[in-house]
Amino acid sequence: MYMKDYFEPKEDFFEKVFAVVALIPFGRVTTYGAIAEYLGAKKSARVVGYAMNASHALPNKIPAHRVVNRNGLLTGKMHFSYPTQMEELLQIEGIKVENNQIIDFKNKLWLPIEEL
DNA sequence: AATGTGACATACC
DNA sequence: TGGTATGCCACAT
Repeated sequence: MYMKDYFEPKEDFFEKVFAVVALIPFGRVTTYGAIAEYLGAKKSARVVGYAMNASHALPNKIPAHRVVNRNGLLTGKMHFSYPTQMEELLQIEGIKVENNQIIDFKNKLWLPIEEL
């Protein structure tokens, strides 16, 4: 390992985020903060959202709809091709949404830091 | 190189 | 309780 890596733990942070998101199981969801924490950058939750934004331009798409904020709120719905798409994708997976809020969020939550 | 930008999270009224 | 303020930092420009 180069010293550079030691002092600069980031390196393709987006790529790491994409990799984790790709592992979220069907019918489960996780949060921006959980992903950031798993990557050892607990304070970079915002950047995870920023990465999701960029994920739409990705050639190989990832399940960005399975990432919500820590309250189970669909804060990113505006960034899909149309506003209700995120909710629709979740409903397809058996996740109920009401007023942008995931029902039974606690039981749908999947934490990479615990399950990987 | 410097500055601006949030799909967040927390802390404090 | 809800609403504002504030710290945060990888990336874009």
